[in-house]
Amino acid sequence: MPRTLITHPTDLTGNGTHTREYVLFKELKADELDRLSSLSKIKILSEKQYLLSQYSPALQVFNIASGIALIERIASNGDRQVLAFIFPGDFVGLTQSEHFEYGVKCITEMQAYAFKRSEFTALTEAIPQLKKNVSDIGANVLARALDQVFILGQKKAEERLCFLFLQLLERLPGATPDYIHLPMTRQDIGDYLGLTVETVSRALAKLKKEGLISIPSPHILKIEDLDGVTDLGEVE
Amino acid sequence: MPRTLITHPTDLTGNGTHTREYVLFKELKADELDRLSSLSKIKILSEKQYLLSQYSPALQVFNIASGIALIERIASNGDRQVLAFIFPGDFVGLTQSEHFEYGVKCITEMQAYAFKRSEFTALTEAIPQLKKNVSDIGANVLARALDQVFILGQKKAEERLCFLFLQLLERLPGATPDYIHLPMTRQDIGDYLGLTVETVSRALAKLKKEGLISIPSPHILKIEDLDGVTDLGEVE
DNA sequence: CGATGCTTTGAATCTCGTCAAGATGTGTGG
DNA sequence: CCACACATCTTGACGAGATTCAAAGCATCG
Repeated sequence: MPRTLITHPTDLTGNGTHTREYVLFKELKADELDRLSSLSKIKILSEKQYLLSQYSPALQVFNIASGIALIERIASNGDRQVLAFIFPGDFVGLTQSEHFEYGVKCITEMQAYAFKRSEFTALTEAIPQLKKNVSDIGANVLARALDQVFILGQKKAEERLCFLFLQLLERLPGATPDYIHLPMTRQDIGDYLGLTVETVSRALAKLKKEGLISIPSPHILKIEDLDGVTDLGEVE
Repeated sequence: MPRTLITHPTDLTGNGTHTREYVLFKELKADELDRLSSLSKIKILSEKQYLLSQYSPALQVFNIASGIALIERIASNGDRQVLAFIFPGDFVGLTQSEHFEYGVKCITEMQAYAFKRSEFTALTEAIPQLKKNVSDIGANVLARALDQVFILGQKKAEERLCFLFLQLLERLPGATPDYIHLPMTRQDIGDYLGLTVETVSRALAKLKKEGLISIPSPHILKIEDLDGVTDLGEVE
């Protein structure tokens, strides 16, 4: 059982510049953090492993300590939609249903704090601030899902990519316009943005040709024209 | 001030077959309903009016008593995404932010109960069951948004239409496979499914030709092959 | 019954997907 | 450290699906 919980993702990354408003631990007092801590078990996973599996019983909830993952839904015909990328500090697994309707797959090695769902829910009742945080996180998740609906419904390939870049800038620890390490594959990106790998690759090439970005190596991205990228990718 | 609140949409439609699990009033006691009722003001709107406007201050929340509406988000360039259709019994307007990020536009004439957001939130704290209902509704809204992400990311025009048909069957009061009255325009459908009006029209024609549906008049839909429609439109 | 708005259909164009090949990276064992 | 194998990424040619622009058919409502 861990003695201390990491209370802020910046503690992990050493990056103090990111503002993370939707965090499980927000404004909790020391004793409340202790109670949370005492209920958590750390879980360590390597890349490509599943933190939780679609259709498995929803018995646990998780708070990501380190690493990057994605949330995916796979249909019976094999169609795969990536619903979100998740980052340190994110909270996943809370659902009203008995089983998870999605899987969470690690993109990198990962450390996460696991809570028994029942215990976590009980604690949520005992600590109003925690309950509020969970509800804020839920609202934030919804807001991002609606953004995704918007770009999938309205935008073209290049615009969708720019949308992703902006999200990464905001949420990926350590990301700056000069250097974004893309931990996910082109396939992951495609499945997130509703595109094929080939289209992702071509759209990247086009953005590069237009001088908006450069790609020193396949998983390193530099934004050359942030205003241009923002124009294409922003949701309103 | 209204004396009684309608406690279930079936009270309105006279249709007792629809199961509405995510309803604001669920399992509230008589005195709790009274308190809710005493805070509500009925609001009557005609078609094309806005129950609430994008970017306006989020001072009220609403429970739909009768009528049909849609939730839309309009970008500065005029792109419009319909985020959802809403029906009697639905609850809209609760957000964490100061302003609404979306508008709610009536498709038909509408009656809705309006609550001051502050008063509603206070009541939510006083009545745990009400708070639970609100949170269940939120979870349901998220689940539907994720379905929409999946559809927009993975499916073709005809499949998207079938997805809509199934949703209408489930949620539109009075809808049966033999007779679905489509209250929205082709434009609304297109903006919901990420398609143009023309594509909607053509996809409908194709589904008709394939014998899956028939369209006796532009706003009346009959599902001829429910299994076929289900195969195309279901989310997993 | 005529006017207006909505819906359908047609033709050209464009974007994206599919299939296929080649290039680049990554990881492994020698 | 190199060589090889496998996975990932890129690029090309082609085709399918969706959009655009334009015009014609239908509803609906005064």
